[in-house]
Amino acid sequence: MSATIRDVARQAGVSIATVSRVMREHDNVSPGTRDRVNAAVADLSFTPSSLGRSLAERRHAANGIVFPDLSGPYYAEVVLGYESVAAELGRSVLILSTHGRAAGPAMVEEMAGRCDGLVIMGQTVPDTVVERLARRVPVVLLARPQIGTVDSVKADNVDSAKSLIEHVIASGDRQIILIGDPDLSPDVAERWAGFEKVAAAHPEVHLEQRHPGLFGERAGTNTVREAIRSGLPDAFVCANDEMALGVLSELRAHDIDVPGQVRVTGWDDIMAAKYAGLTTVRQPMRDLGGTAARLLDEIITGSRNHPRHEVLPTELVVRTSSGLSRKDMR
Amino acid sequence: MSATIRDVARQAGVSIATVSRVMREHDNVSPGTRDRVNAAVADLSFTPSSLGRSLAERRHAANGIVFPDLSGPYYAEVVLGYESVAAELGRSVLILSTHGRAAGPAMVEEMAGRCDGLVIMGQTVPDTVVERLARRVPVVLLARPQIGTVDSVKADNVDSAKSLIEHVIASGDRQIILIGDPDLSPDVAERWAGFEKVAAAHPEVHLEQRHPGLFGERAGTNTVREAIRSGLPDAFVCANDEMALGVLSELRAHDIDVPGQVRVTGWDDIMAAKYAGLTTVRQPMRDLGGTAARLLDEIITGSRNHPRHEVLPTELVVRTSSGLSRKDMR
DNA sequence: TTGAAAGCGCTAACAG
DNA sequence: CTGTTAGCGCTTTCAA
Repeated sequence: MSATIRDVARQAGVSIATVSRVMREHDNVSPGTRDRVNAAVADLSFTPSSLGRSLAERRHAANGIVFPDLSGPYYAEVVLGYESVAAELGRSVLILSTHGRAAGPAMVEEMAGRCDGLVIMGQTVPDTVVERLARRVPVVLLARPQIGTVDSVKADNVDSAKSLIEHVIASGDRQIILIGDPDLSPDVAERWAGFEKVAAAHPEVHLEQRHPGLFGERAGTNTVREAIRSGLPDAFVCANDEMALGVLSELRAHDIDVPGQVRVTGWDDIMAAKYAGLTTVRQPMRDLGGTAARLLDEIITGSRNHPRHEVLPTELVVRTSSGLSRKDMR
Repeated sequence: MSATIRDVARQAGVSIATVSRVMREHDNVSPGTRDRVNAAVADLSFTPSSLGRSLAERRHAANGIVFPDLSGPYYAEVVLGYESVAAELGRSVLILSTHGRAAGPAMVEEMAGRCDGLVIMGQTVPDTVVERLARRVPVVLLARPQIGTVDSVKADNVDSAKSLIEHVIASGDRQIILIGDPDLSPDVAERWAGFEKVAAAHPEVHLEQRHPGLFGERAGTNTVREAIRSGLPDAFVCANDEMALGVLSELRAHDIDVPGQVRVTGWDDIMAAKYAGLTTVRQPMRDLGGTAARLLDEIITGSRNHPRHEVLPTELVVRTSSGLSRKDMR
């Protein structure tokens, strides 16, 4: 067992209150006493128990982030952006992936008890749970629509959705398949809405939604297989890059030329997008996490008391050639 | 302030011990009492303080993972694999990126005080710090050479390094540039050693190391620029996929054909590798994290007391065509 | 400048 | 089956 404040006090011949003062760097301690305490601290290699300290101070000096699933670069980047800023602000970082588990809400509640505030990402828990949590601790919503006056951060979906679909339409595409499930992601719902709005002004354009129920490469490959039977569209517009990559890879497997026969777009601009020559919308993933961390800190420290809702800009990235090879897509 | 165990006890007309029993699901509580307590719990929406509980139980029910830097898919995948298993084992997960900060060791020590054990990845802190930490709490080393009897998990580097270099040599390459800094990563050091061993049996082959000092795409592009001046090799063998992608992209920018004029290989098999047609070595990134989580849990729960050192297999992935487009590599 | 003492919220003997 | 009580390790008045 490691040394406690009492061991140090005994060895230095002072009271625990004095040891506490020295550890907290209160200046009302005489230099001589301070030195003796520090010597004892070093000798016993004493580290204050964060548990004891937190209990007495009634704060954790930690905060958490909850995200739905861990697969794919998008969540990873966001979480890492969050960690980076939170660590800078001197707070430990707890992470939790609900992963569609039924126990998700319970796990989040548990986590809420371990930190001074938390960031809730996307569709991890129902609104009712968010509301309950927000009553207990400061909460920031990330990539999720506003709930009451809870702070939120998100990337712009609508403007870029419009730019993207306008680009696709301007390229001459009329039959367009949208791949992605709006029910599983508020971001996707907004993007689809942006598309529909633009399409409404183009009667010759037809958008058709496909909801594969997942967001990985497989969602793309599956959809292409179906489309090959029912008839290829002019373009596959995907809710994220991974699906788009799946689409590309399946099209290649069938010797269908991109963008000659059909166009493909993604969303996020993950690293692979560049190498696949994928047209997409760049999201500031790191910044999303970092901004959430900062907003949360502001609430926790009380440096701000009116709610904020940040919308970070996105950018259409048009790439003209596909870099996919048709072989060796294992 | 939220309700405490005393509030519940008062409202239910019982002692705090009884409330504790109900919460812990001890069965020596009469049904009637249990119901009254549960009613009070619900009424006050009482959640036991994890702090109080941890202090009394002398355990955190949390463990941590430390990694060097967050950039790139490799660390992200490992961390996520770790989270997944740790959560399954009912432990909260703390993450910390030392990020080359001078305060790194102090931050890790701080974190050690918040959890029941931790995983230390790669070159995050010096050996002396690891030894001190290991004396305080259970530790598992991840992708880092053994230190004393501390548990460790790593991917096989040597065997795959041999397969890879043999593949390159068999393809006819003689002048080979290795890109990556062995001092910054134990994994890289092992891979380079594996290469050298094989090369020793091939006097006609010449390996030349380049240490760019970082591990991102830029490391690759920079090295190619230098090599173009000093003379192109037959192959660039890179310590990870990101560097290799940087190499590919810079070669393309100079209209140098891959693999016609020069061959490029990576390591890790990140998602982009497939779409860039990159030959590489697949590492079980998720599994590395997951295995570390399991080993750590075994030590913490005391279900094992002799040290273990796991080496997970890797796999050479040969891809024959590059999918890189020469345009639009923004 | 220092110490005594009362918590922070909970668990776990030990008694009854 | 239930209550009393003594901690877990620290911070922080309040006195001295």
